[in-house]
Amino acid sequence: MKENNAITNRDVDFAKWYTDVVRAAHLAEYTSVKGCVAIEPNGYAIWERMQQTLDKMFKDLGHVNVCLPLLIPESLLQKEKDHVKGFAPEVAWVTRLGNKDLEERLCIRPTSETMFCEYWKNKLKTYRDLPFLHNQWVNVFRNEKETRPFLRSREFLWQEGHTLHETKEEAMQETDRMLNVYKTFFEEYLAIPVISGKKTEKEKFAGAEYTLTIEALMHNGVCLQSATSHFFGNGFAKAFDITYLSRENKREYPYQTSWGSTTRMIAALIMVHGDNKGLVLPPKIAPKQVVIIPIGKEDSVKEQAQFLNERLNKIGVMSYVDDSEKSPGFRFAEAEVNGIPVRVEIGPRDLANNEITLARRDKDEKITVSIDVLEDKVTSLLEDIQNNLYNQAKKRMESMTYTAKNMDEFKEIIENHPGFVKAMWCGNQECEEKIKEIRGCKSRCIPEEQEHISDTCVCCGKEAKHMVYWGIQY
RNA sequence: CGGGAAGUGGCUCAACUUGGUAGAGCACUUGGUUUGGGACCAAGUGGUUGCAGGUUCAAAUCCUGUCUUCCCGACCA
Repeated sequence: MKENNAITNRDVDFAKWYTDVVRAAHLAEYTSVKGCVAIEPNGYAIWERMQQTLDKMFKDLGHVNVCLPLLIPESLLQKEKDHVKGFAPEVAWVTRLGNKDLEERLCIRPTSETMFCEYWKNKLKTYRDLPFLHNQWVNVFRNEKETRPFLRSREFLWQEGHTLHETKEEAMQETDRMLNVYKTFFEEYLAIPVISGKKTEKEKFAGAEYTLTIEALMHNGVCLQSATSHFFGNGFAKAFDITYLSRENKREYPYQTSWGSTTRMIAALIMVHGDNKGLVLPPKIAPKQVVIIPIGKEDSVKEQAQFLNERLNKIGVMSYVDDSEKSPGFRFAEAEVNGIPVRVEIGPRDLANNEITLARRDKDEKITVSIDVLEDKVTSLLEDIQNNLYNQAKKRMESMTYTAKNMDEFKEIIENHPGFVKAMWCGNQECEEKIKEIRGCKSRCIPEEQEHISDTCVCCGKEAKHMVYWGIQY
């Protein structure tokens, strides 16, 4: 077998394999600006599928889309002091417009809490206005030091939801329900199992009262913070002096949340499902679900391929015909590197028998079926692939989840076969710092469903407060 | 941002040590023959060596700076 765009073996060099897949599947190209990639049609199509799906989920819950400015004045960013402390080191500043130096510099948004606060301040009058359920699909910029396409870029695309509520309870519920939207999206559409829970004080979002997170496990045992949902209390409202008149005709501060997911989800797709042949896409998120490849140059075969395509399109399957001049082997390989879930092959031999050959991307399996059952077979195959990818990933995540009762066990796991480590924690930040010395291992989250692993903190041996998931993260 | 490595047609690399203004394979184009796992033959197109400066009669080659990429740390979605 000859390979043109050779992909490094995943088990030999995971990092190189990752960037090889990004390039070979034409998801993104580097540009001359550090940390800013050109997202190519294949990559952007995946992002659009993610957008369509999530956007519908948000709107079904009553959220509406808006678009706020890219530039934020320094004074606005500085109003909430934890927030500015968290973000100031990584923002880019505009200090000059045209040939005029600015009196006040403007930062390129790293996130938009502050802009939403300014926007809301004048808009909110009465409790009758609440809740505000806003979302925006935009790009943001953060000056990351080490950059990698999709995984960590300086400019990235995301959605940021920002909401404002009358009561604390309602805002907390919102924080919860949006995390569940992400969880559902990951498990049902991306076929990526996740763990969820609360971030520790040390790991929470700058300015938040608490942060909820979903965490996924990559094929190499490294964790990925995949989406977060924050509860702000009324800290920002106070800092920005956002008030409304309550039912009792009193001035009150509303309660706020925000939640976000980014193009990093594309990185998760690659690193959870991808293999040595390239990308593997779950059918529910694949922009192209089925490729039909006619073999030979007989017109009857080509016509049949077009007809099959029409039949699939008619039942809502996103299929296309690849009748380029390339050899069949080339077209098979290309469909594989691009992660197309199902491939339909049709040649003179098939046509003579009134048959087609079906190949699935997630397994090395080819079957030959009657042309008459095309719709049924493709539909069930897509469903089966979606389930198989999820189950496969779930099994892997479970097999890579360990428990540790003391630091020796903890070290042994992280150093030899990384994954999620469940361990008890006293709640003290010093222990988090100490654990971080083991290959940069951090707390991932405190899950809602607590298990009792031991009575004492894995690190200091004092009384344990929580069971925490730990791991090496991207 | 610290430590290390690397930048030569779209890709992988050669020429650099010992300066004399670039070469191969793949890709691409055209014609022909092919088509059930990355086809074959033939003829072509494409670079002045990441960028800027310096040394020199002469720089891909030596020197300085800078940008980008990769690896290891610190930071983060």
